[in-house]
Amino acid sequence: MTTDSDTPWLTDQEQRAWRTHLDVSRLLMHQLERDLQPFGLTNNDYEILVNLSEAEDRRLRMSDLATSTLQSKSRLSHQITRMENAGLVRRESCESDRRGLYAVLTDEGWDTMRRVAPHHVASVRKHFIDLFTPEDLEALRTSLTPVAEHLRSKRGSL
Amino acid sequence: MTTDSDTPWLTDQEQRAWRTHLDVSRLLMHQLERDLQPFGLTNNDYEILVNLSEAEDRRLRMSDLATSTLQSKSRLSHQITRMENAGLVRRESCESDRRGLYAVLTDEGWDTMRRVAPHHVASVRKHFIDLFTPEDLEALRTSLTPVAEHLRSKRGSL
DNA sequence: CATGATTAATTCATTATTCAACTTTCACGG
DNA sequence: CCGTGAAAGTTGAATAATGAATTAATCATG
Repeated sequence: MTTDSDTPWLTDQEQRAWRTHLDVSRLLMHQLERDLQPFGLTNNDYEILVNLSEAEDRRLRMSDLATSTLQSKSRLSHQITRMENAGLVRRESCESDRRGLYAVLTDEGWDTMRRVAPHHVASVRKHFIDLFTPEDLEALRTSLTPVAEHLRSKRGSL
Repeated sequence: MTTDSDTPWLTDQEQRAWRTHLDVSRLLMHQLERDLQPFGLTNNDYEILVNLSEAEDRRLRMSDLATSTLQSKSRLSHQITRMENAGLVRRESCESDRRGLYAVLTDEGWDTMRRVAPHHVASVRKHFIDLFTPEDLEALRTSLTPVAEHLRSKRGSL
């Protein structure tokens, strides 16, 4: 690590920006979770459903799903087990690589997705998207993109 | 809830902004957690330390601490128990309201804070602050502030 | 000044996450 | 081919988070 003497403290502006970002992240996740609760889904459940429903044949390899949802393999494995028990997803083995498994969206999972998605979108709009002007949203995306890239490049095995 | 027919789907721009925000939140928290790990602290630990070290007499009521860290009372209670076992914090009873308790920073907690803070600040700079121009950071803060307010106003008891 | 409602905080049970250890399969250099 | 190392995934134990129920003190008011 660097020695501390050459690290400037955060200015007031910086502190406020940082705190605000933190607060928004956390409050937003909480709110989305609340809004999903009536449908018996968590944010994590929902994200899995999104990824699978957008995928070819509504199926993805466990590894790929772990990567795209930014979860550890272990966590994903448990998560899929729970969703399997809930009937939303099933595991199917992979012919081309016998180590591998697919997570596949069941019909019930697909139906759930179609039913819940509009409400979730409404929630995202209400608590995030619609609170920006289109220009601000675009500016947000533009300035956040390099941060995402930076972080993706640094992330280890999770 | 609103019926679904009147909720417009997210545009491409919106989707990208939204996904980017999500990714940054998660990746960032992960990275900060990693950077804190060598010092034996979690993000949660650190935030408690910050709040206490900035407070009058380095102490706060459990409720206030829960509010300012956006955690449930239950979760905070567990968190403080762990930190108490780690010697960073202690509980002290409150004279003016005998239901109440203070969480108080111990000397060890204070020392830990002084030792770790520069590294954490460096980490926040490296992975977030310094990746924006000052103008972008200010724009970020400005556009995120109403979102934070909106969400704070809606949050229930956690 | 009694009592019903509220607030502060914890506890207990359930569920989720983490981390390391493990199994199976694949890839490929000798 | 054979063996060694890496990759895909799971498992299990330990730790953390959640939510409902609980205890205890305070507040408000008739």
